[in-house]
Amino acid sequence: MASPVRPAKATPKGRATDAAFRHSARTIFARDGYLSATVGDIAAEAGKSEATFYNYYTSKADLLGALAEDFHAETTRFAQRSYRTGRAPQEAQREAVAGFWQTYAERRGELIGIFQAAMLDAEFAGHWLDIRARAIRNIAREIRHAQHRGYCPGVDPELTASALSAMLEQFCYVWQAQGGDRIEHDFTVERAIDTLSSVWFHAVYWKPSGP
Amino acid sequence: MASPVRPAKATPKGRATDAAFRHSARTIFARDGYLSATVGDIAAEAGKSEATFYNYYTSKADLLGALAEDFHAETTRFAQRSYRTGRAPQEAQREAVAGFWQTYAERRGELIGIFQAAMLDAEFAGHWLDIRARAIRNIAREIRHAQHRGYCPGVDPELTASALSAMLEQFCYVWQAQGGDRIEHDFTVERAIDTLSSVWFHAVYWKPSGP
Amino acid sequence: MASPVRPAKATPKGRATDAAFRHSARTIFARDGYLSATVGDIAAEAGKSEATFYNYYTSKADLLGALAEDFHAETTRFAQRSYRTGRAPQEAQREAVAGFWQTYAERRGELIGIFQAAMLDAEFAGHWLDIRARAIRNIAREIRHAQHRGYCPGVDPELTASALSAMLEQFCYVWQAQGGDRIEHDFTVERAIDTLSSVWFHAVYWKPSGP
Amino acid sequence: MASPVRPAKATPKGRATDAAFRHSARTIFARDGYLSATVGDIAAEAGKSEATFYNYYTSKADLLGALAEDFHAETTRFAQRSYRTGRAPQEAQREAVAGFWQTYAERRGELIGIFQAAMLDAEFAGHWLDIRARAIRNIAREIRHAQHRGYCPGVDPELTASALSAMLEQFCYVWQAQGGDRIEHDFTVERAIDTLSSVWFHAVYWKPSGP
DNA sequence: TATGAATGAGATTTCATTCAT
DNA sequence: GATGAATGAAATCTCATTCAT
Repeated sequence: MASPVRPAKATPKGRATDAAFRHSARTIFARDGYLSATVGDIAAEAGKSEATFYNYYTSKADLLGALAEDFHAETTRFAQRSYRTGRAPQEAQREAVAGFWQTYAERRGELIGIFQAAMLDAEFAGHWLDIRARAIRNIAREIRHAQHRGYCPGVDPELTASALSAMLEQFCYVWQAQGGDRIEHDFTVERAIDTLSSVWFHAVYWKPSGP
Repeated sequence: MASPVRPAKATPKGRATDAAFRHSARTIFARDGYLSATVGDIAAEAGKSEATFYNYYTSKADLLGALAEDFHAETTRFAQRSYRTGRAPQEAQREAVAGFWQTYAERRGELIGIFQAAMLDAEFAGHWLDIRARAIRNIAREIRHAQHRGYCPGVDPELTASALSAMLEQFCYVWQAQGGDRIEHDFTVERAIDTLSSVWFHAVYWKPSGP
Repeated sequence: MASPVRPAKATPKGRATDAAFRHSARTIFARDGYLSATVGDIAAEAGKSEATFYNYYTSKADLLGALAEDFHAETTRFAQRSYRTGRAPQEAQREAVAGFWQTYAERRGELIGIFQAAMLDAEFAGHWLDIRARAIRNIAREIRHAQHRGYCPGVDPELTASALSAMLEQFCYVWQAQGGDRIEHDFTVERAIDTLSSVWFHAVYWKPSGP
Repeated sequence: MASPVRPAKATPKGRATDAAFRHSARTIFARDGYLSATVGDIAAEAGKSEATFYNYYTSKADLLGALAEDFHAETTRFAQRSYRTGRAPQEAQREAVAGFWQTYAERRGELIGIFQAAMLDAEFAGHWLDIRARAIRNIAREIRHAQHRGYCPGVDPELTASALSAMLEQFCYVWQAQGGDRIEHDFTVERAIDTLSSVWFHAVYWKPSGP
């Protein structure tokens, strides 16, 4: 988070080292969590010295910030693509949910890092809340749209969006980072996405029953 | 977590000191988070020395474990009461949601502590998952019950329960511990509980439309 | 410099440890200089661990600040005494010079520390300049007094005081901290004080030569 | 100080780079002091890389040594010129004082560097004491000369020279490097030089009063 | 029961310096 | 001649925890 400008390293070797640090950090964060991870761990995993780390990032938080920027850039790109197509709402939703799950799976390291850092560091928490806020506004817009077509009259679009977003996030965290709820269950990704989509869909696309 | 046996202190003075540490810890956890809190902070807030702290608990995690046990005992009592009464499902749900929100508000310190500790410490994560599992099983039972009456055919009761539980938990965390999502919104507790109840209700109590 | 309040340690043992740190610091500063000294050195010389050091002072600079306060308190006491007595100016001066030399000899450690710290740290430099300023104002007053009796007409009292003060300070530093100028010379303290007194006296107590 | 031989770089470009480092060092030393300055700072100010620095100097101390040599060469030239002319002592002195002040102003960077290095490094201290010693011997010769003409009988020429030299040096340091004493005063360079000259003159050119 | 004092262990960070290109 | 990359070494500081009183 220290440097808003983050100039790319000049040489291929430098860029390779930078990539090694990012990759190492994602591995370590995913394995040990952000808080337990030390700069020493990350450097060792990357096969570099601690001092070298500080030639690339000013701190562990700085590196996480860089990962968060990457993540944010990607999800932004994804979200813009996601809601464009003219599909039926249920399908569009399922795709959005699946996309989030997928991103989470691929970016486990940074997500664990970001969540944990947000618990410790108010500045980081702010960052993360900003990212969420954008997603929530998009969801709220969809809900308003549905309301114009007679669905879910009376519900608060923003809070509903916030709740659905919270569900998505926490469910993915529990099942992907924490190893899942301790219930007797035959978990599959397919079913998980079905479940999230179903809750989401029925939470929005209902109409008041007859007279 | 260290001592499975936790004998109550013998004297009134000792019990008062113990209570002071617990109260202090809840305050500090709520203010600074569990991870940032130091034994020194907790002792200072309790008006005792750090050394005294170790006469009562073997570590910060031990104290959190004690708080978690208290919390668990109370929520268990609460849950047993909650589902007994023969009210309409929507009302029963709203009450359950309101109860969780309320408990969260009253126990902010330990809940923040437990969440954060669960992120760092596998043992703690296990504890928390066990507590959640019990709640999830109760919710899943309700969903099965609804399915017998023709609602939400085909959905996975356990995963749906897990998702709703995740929503509840994370929504409360965001709005009570993190200060809320950064959306333009006129938040009230009433509306928050309405929103959660509505999502929950419509996620379960729907029937397939059409002939 | 960190804590304006510096409460004395509660027990005799604590006070002894504190004294040990101060004594150790003076020894180390006098031997290695302030800048070369590490907290580790100081702690080792005091026979304590580094961690213990930080139970007493927040940093090396903090300890130096405490020494500076002690020093300041003593010199203030000394200065108030020095100018009271109704002696001949030459004698009074000689005593003042001797007093400074003596203080310097006794407080070599802190003085070296203060000088060096003043070179690095603007805050410290400010402290030291304040202490000097007080001394300079006293000297300037004496010069004005002399001028009223017809001595050294036309000279600038403040700048002259500043110059004499600079001489005193630097001469003591060179001969007491740096081992003296590399000139062939049979140095004695007596002669050193004579010399400083003589310069000082003749710089002030001259009258314009006759017509 | 590492390389007794310091061969000039072969090419014009090399000499330009060398000059850039020296200039940069003087700027940085004057601004941050020698001790706070890092090789990185100096290289950055010179617009070169740190690695390049080490193609020219073996260390920061080595560069300071080179600057000290330059300085020494120049002051030696100056000093030889200064005392030749057959002026009245008072004028000659004033010129010497003014010359020192002037040199100090022009060479602020290296002088701050040399002073600070002398505080840390015994070898450097030796260098500086050697330079001073030469100046002091010259002053002492002048004092002896004055004594032959009946002035200041009985004073120790070497110590007096040492004291006057200390005054000059420290006064210049305080007013040019540290921003001056914190006294209410309308400082001008003219008055400063007047003051130093006056102290110096009267310290030497007095004769015992009365019969 | 309470606590002042003490410490080991470890993490962060800086910086001078080397080396291959 | 110039430099990007890499590192060893060291200093600072924090904190959980123990122990004697």
